[in-house]
Amino acid sequence: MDSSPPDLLGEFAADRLLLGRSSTVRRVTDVLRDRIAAGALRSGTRLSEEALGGALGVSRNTLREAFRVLAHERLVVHEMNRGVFVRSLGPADVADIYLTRRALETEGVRSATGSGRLAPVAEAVAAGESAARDGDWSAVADADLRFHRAVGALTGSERIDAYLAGLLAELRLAFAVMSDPRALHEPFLRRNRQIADLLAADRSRDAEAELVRYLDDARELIVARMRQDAQ
Amino acid sequence: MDSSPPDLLGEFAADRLLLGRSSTVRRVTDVLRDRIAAGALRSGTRLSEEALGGALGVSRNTLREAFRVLAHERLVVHEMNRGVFVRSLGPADVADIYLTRRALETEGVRSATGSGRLAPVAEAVAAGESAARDGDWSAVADADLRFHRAVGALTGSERIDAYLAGLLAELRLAFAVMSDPRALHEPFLRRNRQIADLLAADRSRDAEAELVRYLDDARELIVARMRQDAQ
DNA sequence: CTTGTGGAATTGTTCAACAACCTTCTAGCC
DNA sequence: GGCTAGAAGGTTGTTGAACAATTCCACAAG
Repeated sequence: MDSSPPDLLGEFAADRLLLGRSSTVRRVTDVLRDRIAAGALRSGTRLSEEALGGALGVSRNTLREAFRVLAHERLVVHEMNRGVFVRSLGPADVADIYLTRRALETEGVRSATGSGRLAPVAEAVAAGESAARDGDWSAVADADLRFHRAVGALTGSERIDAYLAGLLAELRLAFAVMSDPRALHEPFLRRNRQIADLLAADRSRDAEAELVRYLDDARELIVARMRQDAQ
Repeated sequence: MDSSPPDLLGEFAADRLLLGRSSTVRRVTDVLRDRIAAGALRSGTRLSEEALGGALGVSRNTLREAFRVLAHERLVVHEMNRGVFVRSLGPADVADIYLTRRALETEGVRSATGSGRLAPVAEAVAAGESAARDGDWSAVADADLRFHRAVGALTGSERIDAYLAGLLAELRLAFAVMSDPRALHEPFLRRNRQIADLLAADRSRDAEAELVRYLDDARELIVARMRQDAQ
């Protein structure tokens, strides 16, 4: 091993996390998180320990460990002696999420000046436009979330990225119960492009102002749609 | 019950969370979190399931549920097949925490204009100054964290408050292993006061600039002290 | 229509067991 | 001596069963 070039050793070290066998709890958590994000588990659904454990082929104790993680991620709600339920977002939650996104994403825009790390941002914008041409609105939604996560990642902060990923996962709870994804995502494709262009032109001040407007408008649209769908 | 004034019913509804009996997992999580914050469990300590479970009088399964929560809060590190360890913060972690604090706390300052919610901020400043007069540097540290959490709370966002609380809990991991708390906290008492005064004078622009300087300076001081203590 | 009451179902927690894994020590080899 | 392989012991990962406590639901009684 001593004769290997240091580059290769570094790559293997990076792979270590990937190939580390994962625990059952981890896999169960991932499966449930994906199912919730995909809308396969509707908001309010109760996740019975016995039924779910039987379906997934894991014990109640293992499942309960996974529930603790998902509850901390706010994707499920744990009610004492009653069980865990898929979270359902209210207008107040959506408003809170957008407020928090503003804090994190504007910090990303502010710290973008001069850094050559704009590639993921541009890539997400292009992916969204491409998906829109294909009429694949689910892919548009994915690209939109990827765009905003990339903006937050401009801070270079591991924690900001983790928080933002969690917030966007929560938002999927709201998207999952709403109809007409096109009306929800199409208007913002152009604005993502605009923000990306402003960043590329090193006009972070303008990009921040536009981002704030974007987030306020998106919040208004979603809250309005939620109140409308609620009837 | 129909004859009760609506005010009373509202108050009882608010009390509902308070009187809810707590689970064993919840109590264990709280105990461990407090012990870690107080420095009673040093960084790097392995938390043996059998030993800790025996000491606390809870089963391994219950303890493992608590571990999942603490790991998600980044207060412990869970290493597969090796156990959980009290987290130890490196300089990179501290830098990341301060970067994230900047995003959240400056948002608080920006949204403070005109709001009459400055009372908790002023209270924390006064508490810090009072504790400093008594030479109680542990209480000064408490008041300092309370001040910054109050600044974040100016956003009115539940999530920002939760994130900030988590970040400050993490920071205690670094404080716990450092000597001379006075040198660590005293220089910042005056600056907390200054920020609070700027907010009270509705000069949020200046308060934000000062807060950014504050956080950068604090980060530098702590990272320097960490490298120094590490030898 | 509200208030008890009983029973079924579910959660909260513990315990015991076993496989898988990590760490350490020992023995043997060059 | 220094290094490698392998055995031994201890710890974690996961399961299944058990029981108390609690919630939920239906139904009877006032």
